Amino acid sequence: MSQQPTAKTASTETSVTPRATDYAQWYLDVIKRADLAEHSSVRGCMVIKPHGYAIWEKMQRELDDRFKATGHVNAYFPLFIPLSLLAKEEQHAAGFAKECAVVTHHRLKSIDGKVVVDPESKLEEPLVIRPTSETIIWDTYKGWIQSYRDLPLLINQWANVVRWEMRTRLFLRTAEFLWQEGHTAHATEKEALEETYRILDVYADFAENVAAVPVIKGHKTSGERFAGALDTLCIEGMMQDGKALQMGTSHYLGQNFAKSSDVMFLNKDGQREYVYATSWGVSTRLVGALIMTHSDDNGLVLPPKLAPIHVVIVPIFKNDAEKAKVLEEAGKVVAELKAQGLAVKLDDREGMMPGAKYYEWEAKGVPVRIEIGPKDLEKGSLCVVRRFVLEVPGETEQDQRKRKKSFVPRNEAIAGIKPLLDTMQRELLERARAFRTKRSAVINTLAEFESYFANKDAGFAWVHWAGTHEQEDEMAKRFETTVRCIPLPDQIPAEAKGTGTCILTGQPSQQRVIMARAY
RNA sequence: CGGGGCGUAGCGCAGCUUGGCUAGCGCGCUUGGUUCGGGACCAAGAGGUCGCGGGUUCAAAUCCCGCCGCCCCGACCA
Repeated sequence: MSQQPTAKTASTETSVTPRATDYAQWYLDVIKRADLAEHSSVRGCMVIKPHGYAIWEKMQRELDDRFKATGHVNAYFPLFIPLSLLAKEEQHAAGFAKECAVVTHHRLKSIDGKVVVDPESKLEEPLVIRPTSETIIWDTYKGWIQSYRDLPLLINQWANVVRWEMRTRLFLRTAEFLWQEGHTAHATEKEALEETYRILDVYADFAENVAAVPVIKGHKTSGERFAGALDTLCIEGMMQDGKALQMGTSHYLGQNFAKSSDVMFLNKDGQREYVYATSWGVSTRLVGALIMTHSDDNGLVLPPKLAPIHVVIVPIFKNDAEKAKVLEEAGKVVAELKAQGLAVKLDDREGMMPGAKYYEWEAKGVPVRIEIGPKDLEKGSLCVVRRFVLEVPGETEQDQRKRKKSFVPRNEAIAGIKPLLDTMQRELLERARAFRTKRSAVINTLAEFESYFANKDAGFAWVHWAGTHEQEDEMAKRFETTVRCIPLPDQIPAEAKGTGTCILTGQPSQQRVIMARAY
């Protein structure tokens, strides 16, 4: 689907830089044209605009329902973490030390008409703005857990966190971001491990069946593991440029935090034991994943299940008489679609050409557009236009545009919207899967590896790996690639199964891992 | 923190090299009219501490010094 850029320059209001020209610029253009977010005046922080936030709200709803269905409840913990608390778990503190915002004062003062920090108001103990909440939560759990009857404790919170990143990108990495973080306590290692995997499945289910983004479930290597965790599980997606994106993580924390916060419980045998913990999260980064998986050179493409608006209706008329009739019919169509539980928008703005409206709603990713004009009233039909169709090789832009559009008898059209949305939802996942398959390769030697990643069409390399942390760094330096994950056994395609030898060291390897460039 | 770039109307920019009329252009915005099945047109308008602070000069968006902010590339990361 390589659309021609219009004669107008990219990054004006009216066009998007084609992906083939500059993928990074395309990404920014899509966000701008779809009106999802913008840079704020605060370094590294973004403003999520209503349309972008609406997508996040849909994600929240879907995820929250799944968390509740697996027995979790929501709560809220403070934004501030006393420095001494953060420092309790050594590895954890070390992992986040370089990216913490710290509050040191609690008052401002006006001096010579200038507002400054009052030096008199220095805090006795600095407060760290949470980069994640393990420490404050485990400090709190200490008071909640006494016996095995208090377990498991299954709590989630929706919150913002701050990580003072050096380089930021809208949605993918910002200094402040929104996320959910689950923190659970269990009586046994087995239960905690089960929880870690259960949540991973929830994430994968959400990614594939709601966001229509195929993911691979796996373990992180020790180098990429969450600071303080014994094991980090993740879901990894592939973006349209072949790069990997970590879309969610689920950590098995063992007894690390229980020990550092001294959280013990009395088991059935009357013995005191440290509890076992998990934590897990997904963030607004998912919006970035959505953009980079489905969208095209016309702007945003959304899976219907996450589209804030399912159907936009554009009325067409030449004079007041036509306008009255068309709007009357449009009103009826809106009502009938809403009665089906669909989110419908009637775009009755005046003084705007219909074509301009089409482009705008396409850029915003609305899955279906219905055009209603005098001719439709005559024929008793509706013009139904899909946001995308699956590509046919060699097809011209004109032909594809025709294929997106159909004229359908009115009632049939209205009844057909839901099935159409289901079809589109399914097609997006299929298309993304096919893309990932095309851009994945089983690779056996370093030479092969090198030539694979020298190619622009590189993606996921399935390789045997038995290297150390340092050797991973070496691969990163040479090829800009990292081990994205050590896939779970059932995630490995047939052609990549089996044992072998490490592509770097030649040492025996039990299974293949995924190496790729990553965001 | 290192390298690069940029700050002029809501957005995108020109002007700066070589100081000089009232600081311009495109988009957007407002009003009126004609349009309306893939990005309309005409006319009339509104909108500016030229990032901030000093300095040089008769005169600074333009030259000099200092500061601030943002973006891009690298080291850190969801």
